[in-house]
Amino acid sequence: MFAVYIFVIRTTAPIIMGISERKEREKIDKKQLIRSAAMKMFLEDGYAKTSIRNIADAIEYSPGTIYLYYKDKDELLYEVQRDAYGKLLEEFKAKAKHKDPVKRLMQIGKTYVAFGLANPELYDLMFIIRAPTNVDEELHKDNGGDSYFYLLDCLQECIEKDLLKVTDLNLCALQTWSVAHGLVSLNLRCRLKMMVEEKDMPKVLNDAIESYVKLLIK
Amino acid sequence: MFAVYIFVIRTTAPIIMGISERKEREKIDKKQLIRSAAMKMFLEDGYAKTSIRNIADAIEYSPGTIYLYYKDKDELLYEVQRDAYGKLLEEFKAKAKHKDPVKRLMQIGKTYVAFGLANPELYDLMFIIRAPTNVDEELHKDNGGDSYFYLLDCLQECIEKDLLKVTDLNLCALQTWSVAHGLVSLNLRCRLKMMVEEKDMPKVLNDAIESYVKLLIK
DNA sequence: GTCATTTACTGAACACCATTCATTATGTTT
DNA sequence: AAACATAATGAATGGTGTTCAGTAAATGAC
Repeated sequence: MFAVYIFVIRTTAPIIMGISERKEREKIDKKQLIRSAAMKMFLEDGYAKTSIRNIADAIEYSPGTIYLYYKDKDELLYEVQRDAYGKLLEEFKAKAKHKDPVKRLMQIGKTYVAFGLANPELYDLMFIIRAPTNVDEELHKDNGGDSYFYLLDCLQECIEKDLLKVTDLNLCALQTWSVAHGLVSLNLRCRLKMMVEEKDMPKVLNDAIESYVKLLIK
Repeated sequence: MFAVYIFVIRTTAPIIMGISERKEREKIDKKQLIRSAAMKMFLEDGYAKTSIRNIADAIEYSPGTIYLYYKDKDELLYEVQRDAYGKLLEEFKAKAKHKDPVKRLMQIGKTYVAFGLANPELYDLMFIIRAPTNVDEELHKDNGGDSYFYLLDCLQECIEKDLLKVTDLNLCALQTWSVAHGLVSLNLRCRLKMMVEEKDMPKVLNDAIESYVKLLIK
């Protein structure tokens, strides 16, 4: 009985597996197709103005098909967000790699703010937009953690070498992220228009984060 | 000709003015009725989930009526926001009135963060939500300025008395607001769940803003 | 090679939404 | 009392997210 079972697997498995593997790949491809079309349209027109129908039209499938790959519009957003978090981490790895942790901290801050200014719609998607359906959203717990750990590592090194005026790692990370996020998100919501002219925005925000990091270091 | 004109005004004016004044008052009353119903429902169910129909139902008018008083859902949001900004200023006036400008600055920061924690939906309405229709929104230019000036006044006094490590008033105000807004808005978007437990949130955020103000002072 | 089964997809249907506008009802003026 | 102005209606328009019975194609078993 056992031997027969093995026999069956050995003869049919290669054919079955080859096809099911291809199908698996095609499924992933289609998920990516949907996700990249969605990302493109979210960035161009904003999340709210992008409908499932629009996305379906763009990839030339029916609306129903999207629901075969994503539970709802929210889940699609979350997976698009995950892609976006990767981009920020890439940016950090590319532009914040100074050996001196304090200088790296400064680079991280400036890179973050510049990223938010350069990709407003993307930033919105990542940190500001709330999916209407699931108000609870436990999902963000691990999402985007990698880029946060990049900051955390840097700060830890700073603190270990006793270069900062703050010694509590978590408090320091929270505070630093808050300054950067605050600057970017207040700008994105046009709350700085009353104080800063549009053309001066990059310089002003850059100065603000620079000033903050300088406050932080001994 | 001129005299006759005056005569006409003098006889008819009182009657006309009395009625039109009452009508004016009724109009304002109805606007307020709509606005306060909208505010209540925005806070209870969130902006996105509150429909014009729901609001109309709640005040027992037809949906069309709301459009006689507000151009669209966005305009209603803006006017509700204006009401909300007033609340924050009230909070400042009540809880941040220490004579010592540095201590007052600390009070302002803590009050702001506590306000955001205590009124998450209201805070959302004021600073985070974007009205879907008008992406441009020049409107925020003067909206909510009063509470910002409260901070600005305090910082100016601090700087004049040379109590801070930063001397640029606008930069300092921007930075301070950003820390506070960053803390509140990251929390509201569940981005701190990975680092801080829900029950510790008030203390952690309070510590973070306190630590920041301490960095700022000489 | 044929037939049953699984799989992928469709698109109409459902229950909402914001907004508009011809129509009706009410109050005011002459 | 008739003419007018104002306030309110609610059905209609054109959208939305989501579901699901039905279809067509690919696959597996014989």
